Amino acid sequence: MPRPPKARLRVLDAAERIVKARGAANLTYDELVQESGVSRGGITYHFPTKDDLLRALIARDLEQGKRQEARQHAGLSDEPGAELIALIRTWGTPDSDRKRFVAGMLSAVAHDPSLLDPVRCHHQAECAMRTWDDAEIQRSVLRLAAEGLFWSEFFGCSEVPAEQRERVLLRMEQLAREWSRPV
Amino acid sequence: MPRPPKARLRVLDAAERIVKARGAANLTYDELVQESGVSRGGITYHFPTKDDLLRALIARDLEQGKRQEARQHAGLSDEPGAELIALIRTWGTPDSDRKRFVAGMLSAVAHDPSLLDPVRCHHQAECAMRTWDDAEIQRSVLRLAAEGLFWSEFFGCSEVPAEQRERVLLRMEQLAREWSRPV
DNA sequence: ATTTCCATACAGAACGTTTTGTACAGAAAT
DNA sequence: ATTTCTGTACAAAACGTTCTGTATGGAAAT
Repeated sequence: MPRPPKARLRVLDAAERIVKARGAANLTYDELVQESGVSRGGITYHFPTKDDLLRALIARDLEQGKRQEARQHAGLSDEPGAELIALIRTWGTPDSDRKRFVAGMLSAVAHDPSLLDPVRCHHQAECAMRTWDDAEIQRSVLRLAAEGLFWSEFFGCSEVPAEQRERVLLRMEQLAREWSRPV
Repeated sequence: MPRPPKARLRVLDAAERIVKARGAANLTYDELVQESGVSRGGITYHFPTKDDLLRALIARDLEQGKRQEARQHAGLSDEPGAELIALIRTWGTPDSDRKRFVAGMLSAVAHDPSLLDPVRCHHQAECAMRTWDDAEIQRSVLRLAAEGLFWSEFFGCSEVPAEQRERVLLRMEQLAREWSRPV
């Protein structure tokens, strides 16, 4: 039995730090050696190509995203629309680790969209589970708005000025409750 | 008076084509030479650095975006929320040139966010003109949703399956009318 | 009117940097 | 003995920028 590879984890963690701080475009082997403390050879041993490293990064993020989702799901209140409100709050949080990671991976994803294939798979499975009645259609407008808020703020071209941000979020949460009320 | 430079336009047009087709990440001088028919020297004469070229591309897109906006504004119906509905339809159009350009510039913008400074300027001026009453807060939810739809579809991680897309758009337009009705 | 001069507009090659992938010899741990 | 990793070195390519050369059109000088 091979011993558990420590270096692999150190490399992944270092890569994630670099991506969050300076974006995947500036993720080079030299930086990675310095940040992780793992030698060039060690990095290549675990991740033969850079593509492998990026895919491993995304896979890990997807996994821990699913775990967090499950944990969050368990602690949700019974209030109608609680799940949707949690989503809104997630994207509405000004400065989360998750958002920094997504933003950092942007250049890599723009260069090679197939990196997102695993994410797409997980996402579609989730969407297919929903029953698309009129109420769900309405709720998906809020889902889209939450995602739109994230990107609009990321690009700094927000539709919403900073001082109105909170009002918009509150209104979205209120709508989420209204549109999730059982008939 | 300097004579009109032809090459500059050819370079810009070619760059825009490349960005739309394969993204700014694949916008290299070699490709640009081949696509524009202008030599490397000619390109660097008009655009000393690649940064200059990208900024010129964005500036031109912003200008013609403003023109199209003005043209569209003139032809809008008097129906309440007509402007907002036009915005929704713009981002909701499955395959527009404008959207391809924005998407193509993604990698460049991710690498250097300051590229968007002119866009930000124009955008903020527009937002500041709005009166942020409760109705406007609601409408901005729809603005965010329109943008969210675009990015969610671009990444292929859409919150909305293709067969429900139209229903969501219709509901958004309906909400735009409701929330724009004069009291 | 001819010549001189100079800025503009491009062509084309060359250069230097950066980065990735690969190889390999061996140490260290299990 | 096998897996895990270090350390170094190098090939190969990609890419942005710089450099030198050339053509042209018009202003200025004569």
